[in-house]
Order: sequence, then C-alpha cells, then structure tokens
Amino acid sequence: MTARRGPTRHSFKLPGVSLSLREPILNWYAEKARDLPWRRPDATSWGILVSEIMLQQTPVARVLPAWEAWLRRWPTPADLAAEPPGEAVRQWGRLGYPRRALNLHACARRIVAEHGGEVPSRYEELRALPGVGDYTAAAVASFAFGGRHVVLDTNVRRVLARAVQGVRYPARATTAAERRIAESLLPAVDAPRWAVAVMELGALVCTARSPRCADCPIIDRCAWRLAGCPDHDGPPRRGQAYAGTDRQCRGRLLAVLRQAHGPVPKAALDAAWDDPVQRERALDGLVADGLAEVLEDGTYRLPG
DNA sequence: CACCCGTGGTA
DNA sequence: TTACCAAGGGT
Repeated sequence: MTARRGPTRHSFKLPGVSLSLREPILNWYAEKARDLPWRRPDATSWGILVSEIMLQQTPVARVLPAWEAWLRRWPTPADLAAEPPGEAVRQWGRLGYPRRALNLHACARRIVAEHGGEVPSRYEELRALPGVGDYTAAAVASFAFGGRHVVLDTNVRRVLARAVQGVRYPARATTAAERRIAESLLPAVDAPRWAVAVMELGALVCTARSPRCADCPIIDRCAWRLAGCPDHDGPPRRGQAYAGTDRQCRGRLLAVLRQAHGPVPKAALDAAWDDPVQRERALDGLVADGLAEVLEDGTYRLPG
C-alpha cells in the first residue's frame, strides 16, 4: 500500500495536501500575529468571553475600543451582574446585534449565581450560557483555559475549504465533512495556538474577497490554489438586505432609547420611523426580546 | 434548516 | 453605488 503519512488518517480529495499544514501556519502566526488585547497573557477569562461575544459578526477594528471600555467599566462578571440589563445595552453602543449585550449581562448573572463569579472552564458549561454557541464555547474553553477543541469559525472554515477541500468558499452551514477535517488537524498539544493561528490566517491572508495568496505560508500545498483557484460554483451567496427592514427600524428605535437616560415618550419613537405598521411591529419585537420596556404611563426605556 | 437579528467598512 | 462581509446564535 502507498504509505501516506501525515497528521490525518482521513483521505481528502487531494490526499497529501493536508500533509503538513500546521507547521507553516504556526510559524507564520509566530511572526505575523496581531497584538490583540484579549490575546495578551494578562487577559482574564471574562475579558476573553466578552471579546468572543463582541466579535460575533463584528470586525476586530470596531470591537477594540468597545472591549476596552466595557472591561474598564465592568472588570469582572460580578461588576456587570450588579447592573440592570439596560446598562449593558447602553454600553454596547452601536456594535450591532444588541441582544448580545443582553446575553453578556445574562451570562454575568448566571456566572455569579451558578459558578461562584468565575467564568466556567469546561465546554459544556460554557455552551449552556446564553448567547454562547458551539464556536464561542470552543473558543473560550481553548483561549481562556487551554482546552483542546475544534474551533470552527468563518475564518477557519474558509481556510479549510480552500487549503483542504479545494473550493473558494465553504458551504452555507457547517458540514460533517468540515468537522472531520478540522478534527483531523487538531494537534494533541497546544491546540489553542493552532486554533488561533488558523483563524488569524483566515483573517489576514486567506480573506473572503481577495485573498493575499502571495503572503500565504501554505500556497504551495493549498488545494484550491493547486486546482487553479476555481470560482465558487453553486447558488450565489445571499446578501443581507438592510435598508427599510425591520432590523433597521429596530436599530433606529433602540438608538433613541440608548441615547436617552430616562423613559422616552412614545412620540419620540414615532419620530424615528415613518411607517407606523413596521414601527409598531419593531417596537413590539424589541419589548418581546427584552431590549425595551413599556412603563405604565406608556413611556419606553431600556430594560431596568 | 432558512431566516432573523445591527452596523459600518470596503471593493 | 450596491453588494458583500465581519471570531455567530437562536428558533
């Protein structure tokens, strides 16, 4: 039999391509990694959890100042847990997806109530926290506690899609095949460093739009590259419409509440969006989601 | 599983 | 300018 040696016992489309992805990527990371505050040795597990929640669908550049301000105000879960949820929503500012602020606040209260004020270290415990899904649980367990987990975010998925699967973009949803590939590459030792290194490669070099292949440490073994960089086949990737949507409307309404420091009369909200039907729907949605409150006098405010 | 959930930067 | 995209999660 042909002795195919490598970090994996699985065979991919192009066997051997994944032969040694780890070393060059780890070496590249050692040289090119960004100095992000949540990666510093003095970062707390709480700080790392906060960073992961903030980074959900929000670019690093916008998270940086928000993260600094958040941790300056609430250095520990107990500090945040002592505040009403509305303060978290206000501090969240314009990071987007404000339910994440609510999630972080709920995390803080649960951590205080159920974990003695310390961010739990095990994947399963983390996964049970509000707003902590598969990726975030794996990331915090890895980066804050040194655990060995498959960390599959959009960056890693794209790198593996190209380097191993030979396609420009990963599938819309994570597949079993992807997870198998990621598991096969997971090193026995120093798994967190590997995870952050692949993520960094995806973020800085193997980017979605125009990858900087000239700077890539694995250009000579990238399956997509070796296949001639074939274009994405399959249905076009659905964009996210925004203008005129309920999401935009909710954003406008919440901005009014965030800006005010007390209850807001309904008229102030009415002025923020023209279409009354959509406006009422959005407002009801905000209340249902716990992002806004109606007081008895009919005024609105962030949750107290 | 497809869709919903904010916001801003970039090609 | 429009469209895509950004360390996802919940339903």
